[in-house]
Amino acid sequence: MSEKLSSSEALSAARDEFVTQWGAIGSAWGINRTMAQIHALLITSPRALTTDEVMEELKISRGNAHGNLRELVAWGLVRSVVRKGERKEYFEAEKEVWKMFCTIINERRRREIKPAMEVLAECAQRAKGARGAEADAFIRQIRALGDFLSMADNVLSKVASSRESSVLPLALKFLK
Amino acid sequence: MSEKLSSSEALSAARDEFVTQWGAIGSAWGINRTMAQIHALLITSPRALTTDEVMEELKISRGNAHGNLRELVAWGLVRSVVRKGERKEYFEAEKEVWKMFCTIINERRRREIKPAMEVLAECAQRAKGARGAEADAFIRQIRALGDFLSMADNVLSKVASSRESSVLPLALKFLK
DNA sequence: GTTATTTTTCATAAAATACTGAAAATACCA
DNA sequence: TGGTATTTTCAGTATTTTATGAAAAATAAC
Repeated sequence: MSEKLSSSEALSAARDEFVTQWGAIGSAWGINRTMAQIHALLITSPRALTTDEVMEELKISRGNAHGNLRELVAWGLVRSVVRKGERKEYFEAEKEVWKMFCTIINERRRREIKPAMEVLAECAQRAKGARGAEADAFIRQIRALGDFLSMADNVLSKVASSRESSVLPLALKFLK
Repeated sequence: MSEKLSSSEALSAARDEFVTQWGAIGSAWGINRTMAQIHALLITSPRALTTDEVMEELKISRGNAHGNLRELVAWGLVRSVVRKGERKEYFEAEKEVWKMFCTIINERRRREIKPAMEVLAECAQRAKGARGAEADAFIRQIRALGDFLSMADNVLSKVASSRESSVLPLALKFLK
């Protein structure tokens, strides 16, 4: 046992490690573990994979693989490709990190920030009818939250539509 | 029914709405619903509250209230205060939005970004033994992810330790 | 020390979420 | 039209997360 690993064994061990650990990290980030694993698998795969290959690699059911692949496609992190003359659907991930980042930012803006802003607007509206010091404080607090989110959303939208090369040097320079 | 609400009724209705909805938003953000509700309650409360008051307001059990209050304290979003001459523990939230934001950023850096960086470093290490084009691609991908996270962590740490007034105008100006 | 109040812990219950396996639907081909 | 490969759906099950409530521990007052 414990012979020195061959080069390709070392690679696939490292890759398995990455897939497993990325799944765990995903959980901590509030992302479905399996979805994170599939994503890890795809961004480190030299070629597009089929549902069956994903099932095989991760030892998961068809339904599970299918659903999570669809989710990844819905997020825009993975696209399905059809090879001419073949009927199987292949999946490949966007590998460029900055693009991945922008996609995630935009999806989270859409799914998380926007609804929160709507809720705050709604609450501010409702509170209009109230008078007094306590009501004023409440309204101010809600408004502060709303203004912050709106600002953050704005910044994120700008960042997510920039090229990496134009944002990072700037960020690092000015945040000395 | 459906008489016009008095001012204070309007306020507490708006506040209930906020607490409920903020809980829902929290879920979408991957945060325990009850924890988000308690937080919403505290940031809109004109005074510090006891565990029993939180239980009463949200109709939740002592264990639930207790655990989630502890979590909020662990996050640094809520602090417990003891009033002299009283033995009860009171809880109050940081209300200033920018401070809240910085606290959350730093906690997420610590809990989410750091571990991910460690995982990537570990994987990069392991992959060292592998040779060939595929191995090179893997190593490059892992490194790209690591570099990105490290950079993001850096930017966030700078942002989270700035004053609001010094960051926002800058961000908005340069991200035109 | 005894009692009263408040906090903490923990086993269990309930709810939410994710996964499986198999059937149904769809697309393609001869 | 029937046959085969592939994708999609979904009811049932398993797992994980969150909440409960009661009991134990800690703390303060007497």
